[in-house]
Amino acid sequence: MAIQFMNTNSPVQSPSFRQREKDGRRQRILSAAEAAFSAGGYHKASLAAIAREAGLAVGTLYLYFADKADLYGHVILEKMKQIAVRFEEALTSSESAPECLRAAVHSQFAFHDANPNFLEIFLHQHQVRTSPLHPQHWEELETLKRRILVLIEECIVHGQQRGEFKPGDPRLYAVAFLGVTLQIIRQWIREQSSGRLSDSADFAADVFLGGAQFR
Amino acid sequence: MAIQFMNTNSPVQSPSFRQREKDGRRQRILSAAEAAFSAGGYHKASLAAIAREAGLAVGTLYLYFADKADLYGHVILEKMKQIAVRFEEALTSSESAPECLRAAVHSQFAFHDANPNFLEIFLHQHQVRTSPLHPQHWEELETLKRRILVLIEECIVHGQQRGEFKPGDPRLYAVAFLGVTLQIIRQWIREQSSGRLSDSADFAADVFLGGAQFR
Amino acid sequence: MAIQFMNTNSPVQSPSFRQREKDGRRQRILSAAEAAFSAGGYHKASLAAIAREAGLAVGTLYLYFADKADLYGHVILEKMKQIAVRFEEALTSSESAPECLRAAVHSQFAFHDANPNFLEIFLHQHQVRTSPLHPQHWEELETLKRRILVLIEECIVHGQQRGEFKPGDPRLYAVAFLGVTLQIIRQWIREQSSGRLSDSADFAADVFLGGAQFR
Amino acid sequence: MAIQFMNTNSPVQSPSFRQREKDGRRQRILSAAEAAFSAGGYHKASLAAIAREAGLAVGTLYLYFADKADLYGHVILEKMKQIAVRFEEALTSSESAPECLRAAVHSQFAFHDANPNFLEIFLHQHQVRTSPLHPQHWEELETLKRRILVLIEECIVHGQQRGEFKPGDPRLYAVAFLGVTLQIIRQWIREQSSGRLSDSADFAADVFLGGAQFR
DNA sequence: TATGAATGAGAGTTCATTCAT
DNA sequence: CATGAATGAACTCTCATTCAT
Repeated sequence: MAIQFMNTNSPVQSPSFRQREKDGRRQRILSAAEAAFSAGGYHKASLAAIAREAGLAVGTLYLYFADKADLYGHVILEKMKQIAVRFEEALTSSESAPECLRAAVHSQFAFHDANPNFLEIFLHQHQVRTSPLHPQHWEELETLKRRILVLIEECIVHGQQRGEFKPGDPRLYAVAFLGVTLQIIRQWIREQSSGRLSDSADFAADVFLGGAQFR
Repeated sequence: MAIQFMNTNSPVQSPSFRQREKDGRRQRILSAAEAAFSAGGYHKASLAAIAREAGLAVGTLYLYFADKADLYGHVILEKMKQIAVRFEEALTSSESAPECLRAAVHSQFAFHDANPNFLEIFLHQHQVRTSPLHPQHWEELETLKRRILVLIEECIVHGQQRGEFKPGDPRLYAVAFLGVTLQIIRQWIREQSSGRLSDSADFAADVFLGGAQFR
Repeated sequence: MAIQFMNTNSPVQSPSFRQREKDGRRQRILSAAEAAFSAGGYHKASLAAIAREAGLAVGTLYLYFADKADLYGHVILEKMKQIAVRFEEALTSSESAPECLRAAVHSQFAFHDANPNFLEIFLHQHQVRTSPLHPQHWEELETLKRRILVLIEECIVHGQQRGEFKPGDPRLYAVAFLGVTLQIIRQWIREQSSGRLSDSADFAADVFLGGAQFR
Repeated sequence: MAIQFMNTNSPVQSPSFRQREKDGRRQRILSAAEAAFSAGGYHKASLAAIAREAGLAVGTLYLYFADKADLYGHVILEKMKQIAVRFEEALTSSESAPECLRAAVHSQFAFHDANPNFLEIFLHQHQVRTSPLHPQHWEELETLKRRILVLIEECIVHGQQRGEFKPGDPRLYAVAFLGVTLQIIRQWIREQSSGRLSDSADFAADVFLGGAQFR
């Protein structure tokens, strides 16, 4: 009875314990991979180093991810999904479209401050042709990026309807918005700013919202 | 006499012929490398493939470039110098600062239309930490990019002095300008536009110059 | 029960089995390397050939040795340590110094008979300036050779104190002793003697002990 | 007339001049090769470096020597012939056999002092199986070395007949003589002696002639 | 005769992936 | 489920040799 009890009980506890352990390992791998990919790019990062960093054996990585590209894809997608969620939240956070965009920049920059390892990967993945991603991951990533673009676009349309923005192709404005924020991130890295990226958020928002030319 | 004249002349021609042949080979290597680096990124491009593409033996590459990174550096720098020159020309082409910026976008986009293979490399090199470039090449590239940024900045200051641009940190505006144009390039690639990038130049200029928000 | 016993026992055996297997592989590599280095010298020996000879893949070599020079260093050092031990044993095997030297020659020659592949490498490593060895291996090898020289020296001093040897710089006598034995080895190889090197041991000892000139 | 004079004269001068120029080039190549082979061994020495050192083009080397191994062979053989000649001179320089041997050591050591670049090559070539030499060069070298050995042997026989040396296999004594001198050279290099090798000549001769053991 | 650019085979080394334990 | 030793293809780079000039 006791044995049976333990036996039957352990499968009850076991899955959740096992599951938690498994999730923990998975997260450890993803974190280690993020750090490695960030530090030296996709090709310089070796699975041996990632496994070592994660405290696991190389072979174990293959129990959680199909191959190196798959792991890379998951590193990118999991963070990009979070970014997309934050965009969605920020861009619906206010009735005022300019405020939404400002909130979006703040949210994005705060995310990068909290995930510095992901920053380099984030910038890299804006390349187009030469991605190591598997096609399906690439599709998914593109979908995410399209979704973000559409969200910004909708915000801009909303602003135009409210008379907050000038008329003009909202898609172009959305692209410009992303370009400005990305480039300010790059410039921030280049200048080795010791401060937080968040501190530049209002500048980015102001520059986009203000434009350069007098009207 | 005539024969002697030709004989004495032929050594005069010979060096220039040799030189032209040598330059031709060098260019063939650079072109092949550009295509290879563009198609698959630095790491996927193999020297064997580049040599094959250039119609030369692998060892020959090493007569012209010290190693793979050196070749990569030259591919980038030779084009980036051209881009910098074009920027300089465009940004001093008119008294009107907005017109200068517009001209700069046109010039840059026209360059990319003429050098489609370089486009992907151009986008890649905006990454920051993980470059295969040799330190001295990296320095030189950074100097070039700083120079371009300063040129744009000066143009914006000029425009502010002429009352064409609003006041504000010209560095930020310059960064924003680069960000907008870069992102429009990326979007153009992503949409596989069959047209020319130049066709988007005015959009890019308009978006930057116009800003989004009503004033 | 028996089966269970074996099952529980097998994990106990397994590590030692693994260890033996690993040691076996390491030895196979060292043997194959010894043969290859011996046959064609350091540079002509290719890791591909060594791996093939050892029945392993090339990459496997790098699990046991850092690089080619490291492998070469271990091949030399492992045998040289054995030779040094034999010297030490022989040179303290008797009260009579001449008998000790004679025993040392016998021991060394017997070692070479048992390790014919190492003979060429042994002769090669007496070169001085141009060694492919890593600095630390080179240091270790020099230390070993110095130790052997000192052992011989001490034996000669001992013999001089016992009145068995003439007075004179013991270091010089030790160098001469090594020179005579080495050269007899070379001559033996050159003459392709089908017999054993050991058969020449007494000649070598006699020549050194006897000297040439009448007194 | 003047032109004819020069024309007819130049063929007269030319062959000897050409010949001298040619000999000079050949010597320059041999010297450069000797330095290069000495500094890094056969494999580390590159023909490009040798040509550069000699102030000639790589292709030119092939006008004077068939290939790298051939050049190496000539470097060795030309010096070894000189050494053999010196041995012959020294070993017939006196009626006293011990004096002849002493003179031989002095002559050989003086040669090495005058040709320091050759020293490392000289030591290397005592290897047996793994020589890059072409078979015919190897044969020639072996013949030279045999001849030297025979010369020493004859000197020893002569000394035995004169009662200067003990009886015993003269071949063995000759081998021992070479071994002692070689090993003293090695030891001298190892100790980085700043003095001249010649200064050790009498030690070498004494050790060989004196032997170690009392009689 | 002298040149040196071009060649390309071959080297050492790395590392994503597999699979027996 | 986890391990990590073994794999071997693929890479960059070197250099002896050739040959058109």
